[in-house]
Amino acid sequence: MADKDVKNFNTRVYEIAALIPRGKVATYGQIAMMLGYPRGGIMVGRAMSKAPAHLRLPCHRVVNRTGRLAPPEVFGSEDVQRAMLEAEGITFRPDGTIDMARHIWTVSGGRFS
DNA sequence: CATTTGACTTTGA
DNA sequence: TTCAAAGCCAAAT
Repeated sequence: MADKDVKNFNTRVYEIAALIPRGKVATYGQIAMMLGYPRGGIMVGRAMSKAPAHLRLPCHRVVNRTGRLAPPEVFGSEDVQRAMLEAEGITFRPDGTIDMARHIWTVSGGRFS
């Protein structure tokens, strides 16, 4: 039942994304690693693109490793997502990327749940 | 059914 | 330092 496995994968991605604390950000690769895909960060992004809007996933808190945000069309415009993150306490660098070293989501206790 | 592509990451030159 | 290529797995064409 590969179909169900995929659904499970997506569900876990949504679950983890929803667990990201306010004022913190996580990387696709980080989430992928939790699920057992050390280089499958793109899978997480793909799962996000399929994510139902009614889940209200904080996808604006999920960024790539360089601190760059998701494509503008996802939120409507670049400034929008940046404003949301700033409103949560995220600080940005002069080049418009997130200060990862400061806001990267670190798991406490070695377990995220 | 084969090929391409993607909200990524890492490594090598 | 920046740039290019390979690896990841699934969905779309």
